[in-house]
Amino acid sequence: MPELPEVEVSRQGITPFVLGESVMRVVVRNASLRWPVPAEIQQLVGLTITAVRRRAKYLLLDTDWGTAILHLGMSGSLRVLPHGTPAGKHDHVDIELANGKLLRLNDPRRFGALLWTREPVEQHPLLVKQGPEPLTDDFSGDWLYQRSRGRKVAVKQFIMDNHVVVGVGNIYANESLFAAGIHPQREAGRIGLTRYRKLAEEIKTVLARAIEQGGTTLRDFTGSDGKPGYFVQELQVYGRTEQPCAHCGAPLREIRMNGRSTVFCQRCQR
DNA sequence: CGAGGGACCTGGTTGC
DNA sequence: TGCAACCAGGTCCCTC
Repeated sequence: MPELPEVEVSRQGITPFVLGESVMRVVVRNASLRWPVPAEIQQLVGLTITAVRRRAKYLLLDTDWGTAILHLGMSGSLRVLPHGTPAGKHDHVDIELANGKLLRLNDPRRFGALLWTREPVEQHPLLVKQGPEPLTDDFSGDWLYQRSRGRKVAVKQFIMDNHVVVGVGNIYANESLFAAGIHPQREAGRIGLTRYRKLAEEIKTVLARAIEQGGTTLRDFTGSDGKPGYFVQELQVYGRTEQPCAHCGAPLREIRMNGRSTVFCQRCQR
């Protein structure tokens, strides 16, 4: 499910229920996620959650003793539910809180992760090499331009590389390239500064708008309150193969890049 | 170092 | 109706 907007929507959704609460119990029904959920996750018990942060597509639950690192993979989602709510299939972990709520991780494909670290979380191997956050001033067209010199990869793969910028997954890569009028197969190293400035702006705009709309629900993504995201109604290219381009009316084309479906307008994107 | 592809999983949809 | 093939929002890790 989740690209950056969906993770941010999840973060915002769980924060009121989780922030400042102490953990009563951690129930791990199935530890075999992308990496095994470590036994040390039980160190959460008795600790108070002092912050709920997001870095890239990782959610971070901070305490005074360590940080839980949560990733939703392709199919993960979080719900806030009352204690005692019966667990269904793929409900792998519950974090039970003192306020009578529990934070439940459901993840059919189990590409997600739940880890525990006592190091400063920014230094964790999974986070240390991540690129800038797209919605901050650390990320700009100048940065894209500079990082792309000499790179032969297609621009779509380039902006989906988490070392370049985090949080741009397949949907929003397609959308922001359309908005910027850039062909997804264009060589990253052959795009000029002006066009990269436009692309960076469109990435920011698309992601921010998707967060406002509660993310994109394609199949089963819901926020932590169970509501779907409405950005799907604003998608211009993703999932609209053969439908007319919103700008010129030509049918949108779909190709496969790196195994990912890529939709674009042959006329508007160069 | 960069590029490319396989690997990890389940479930829904499509097509014979 | 049954079953196989393919597809899906991510990203690590291995080769060349």
